[in-house]
Amino acid sequence: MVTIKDIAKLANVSHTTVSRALNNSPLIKGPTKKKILEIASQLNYSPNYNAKSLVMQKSHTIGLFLTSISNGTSASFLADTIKGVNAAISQEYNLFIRGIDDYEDYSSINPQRFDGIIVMSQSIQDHSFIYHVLQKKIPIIVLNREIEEDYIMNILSDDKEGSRQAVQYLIDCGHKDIGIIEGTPSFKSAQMRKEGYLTALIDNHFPIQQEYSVNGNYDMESGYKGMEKLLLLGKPPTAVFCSNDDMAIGAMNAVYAHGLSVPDDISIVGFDDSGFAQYTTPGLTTVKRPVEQISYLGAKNILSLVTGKEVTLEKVYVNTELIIRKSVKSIEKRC
Amino acid sequence: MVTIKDIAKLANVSHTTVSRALNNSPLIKGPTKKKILEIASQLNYSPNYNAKSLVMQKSHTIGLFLTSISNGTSASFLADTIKGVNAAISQEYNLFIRGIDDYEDYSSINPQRFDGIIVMSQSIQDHSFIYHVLQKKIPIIVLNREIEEDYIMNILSDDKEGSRQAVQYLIDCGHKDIGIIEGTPSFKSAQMRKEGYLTALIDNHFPIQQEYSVNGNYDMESGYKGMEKLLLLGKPPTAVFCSNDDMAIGAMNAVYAHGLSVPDDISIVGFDDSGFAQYTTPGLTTVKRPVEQISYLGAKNILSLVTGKEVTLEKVYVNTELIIRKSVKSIEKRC
DNA sequence: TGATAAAATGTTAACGTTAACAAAAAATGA
DNA sequence: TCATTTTTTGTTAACGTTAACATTTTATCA
Repeated sequence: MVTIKDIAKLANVSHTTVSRALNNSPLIKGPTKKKILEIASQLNYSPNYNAKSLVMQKSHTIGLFLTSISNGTSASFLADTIKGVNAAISQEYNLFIRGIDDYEDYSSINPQRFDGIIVMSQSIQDHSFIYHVLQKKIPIIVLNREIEEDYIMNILSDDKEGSRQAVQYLIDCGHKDIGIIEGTPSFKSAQMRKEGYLTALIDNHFPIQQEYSVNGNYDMESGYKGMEKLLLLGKPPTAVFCSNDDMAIGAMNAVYAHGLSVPDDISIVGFDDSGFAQYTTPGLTTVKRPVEQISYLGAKNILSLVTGKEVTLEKVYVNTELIIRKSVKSIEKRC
Repeated sequence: MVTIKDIAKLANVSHTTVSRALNNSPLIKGPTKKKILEIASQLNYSPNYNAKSLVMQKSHTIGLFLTSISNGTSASFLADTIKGVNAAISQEYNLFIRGIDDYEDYSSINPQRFDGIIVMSQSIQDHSFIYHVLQKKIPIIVLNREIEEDYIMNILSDDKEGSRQAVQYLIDCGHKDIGIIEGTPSFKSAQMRKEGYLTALIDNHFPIQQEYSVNGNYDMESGYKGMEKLLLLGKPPTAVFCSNDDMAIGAMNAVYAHGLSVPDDISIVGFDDSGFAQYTTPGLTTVKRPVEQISYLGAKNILSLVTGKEVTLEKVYVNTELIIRKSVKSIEKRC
């Protein structure tokens, strides 16, 4: 491999001068710089980032950590996250992706290895990880899940408001008996969406019926089972808010399996607007959550943090959007 | 940060001895080693991989490159790939993920930065990248797409055989007019699946009708449009083989939009068995492609290659599996 | 023109680790 | 017991880069 010393020899300068030219330092003469750059490109020089990192005490690596890669994270969520981050991270940074649950201890998470860390957090259990990162003084940004600490940058969608809007929409459509299939209990998002659901009911002075809330864990099967439970009720709800699209699809299938129809017998709304929501039959009305945008913003911001640019924002809520398709029946004309 | 020299001082030995203890070299006395290890863990020592990499000329990084992260790669494919690789890569390696199309030039892809590279290849255009890696003498393994060079390790699913089986199944069900919606033309997988389709027809001495082949690019919308084109034909096919599940879902929706039914009017099979294939209505009959398994195998093998273990295999075909659900109607009783 | 300031380049050390070689300590054997 | 071998430890250099400081060259101005 060609090093700056090789270039130095050919250019008849010291290796420091080469270093300066390559990093376009201001204290170098134009012609010298030009000559060095030319030789470098001729030799196809590429810097050794290990050496650079060693001396500069920087890793040139951004870590993207998800709660889990393999458990409970939907494909579209993972893909959107990576797409968003990938688009924002410039080529001179390594992008390192792992699940927090891949680690038994966090000893290898330190400033030497990571210039900055993005946590796409889906569970309150991530807290010990976040705390560790904080303690090691690695710049961090937490996405997707609200955290109390106001000195940590935090970007998330307003899930509570999003689900409130969705349930309000059901109410506007004339529904009075509205069920919910909840997400993985330990995930903050599941709690927020439940709160939005409750808020809408309370706002409209609707009674809260315990048996209309059933558990789920964000996967399709739990949606199927949740809906079955609701259908077996003496008086099933006429509309069900599912805490994500995957469960909504499972729920739709449960409805069909019971010989009923969506939306004629049961109306359904989902949450996420994952890629296939528009291709279900009928098209799924859902709350669009801007995962990719959140990830993109997060990556941009961690880069600013890492490069020492002043970043002011501390908590950013990205708006959700209600996407109306065909899975909700209008009982009254209002919606 | 604590270094081996700090440990050395406390243990009253030289830093080399510490290095040896930490890397459990055989030429160190038991008690000495034990003492050093104790101090190290007490101080919460964690090695500086930049220094290590610099002196050992190793990067401790495995690169996972996909044809593209943002264009034409489905969410489930991306997610499965990452899951498989992530599960196999041990904690002491960095996992670096990027799209080949994120690079304008490959100068930063060199042995200093990558101990080994996994290419999850979806397009023949990846060849220049593969060639570059080869030229730099970085251990490489190519997944998912067949390559001619027999000295490159290559793991892939037998798409041609998989699609042949799928189409044969349609034929067994009594279908005679069978259409295909093709995948992105430049992707080898699209070609192989087309070949499987043709092989099945030829095996059964069916005529090949040009107008039954329509283009697509693996996304849902192209599946929708492709099906529309087929439906507008004077005599539409009774069954359509879609080159992936996403397009199959688009196609199903096109059928519904025309007031027809799946599978009563048109039978559909997909390819991939992506997560939601079982939750479409009706459930999608499809060819299961073991993306996660391929990725896992690939990662295991690149690790063996990198650590110098002898690896014999050169080309591995992983079997696909026909998953029969409800999207195909049996015209005859044979299936 | 020559002293002085400014700009450009060079020298040397440092980052934290491993490796080659050197030295010391321990074990062996006559 | 002491020479010899073997085992264990230490010393020094190296990896490729940047940074602090030193030196040389160039520009400025009286």
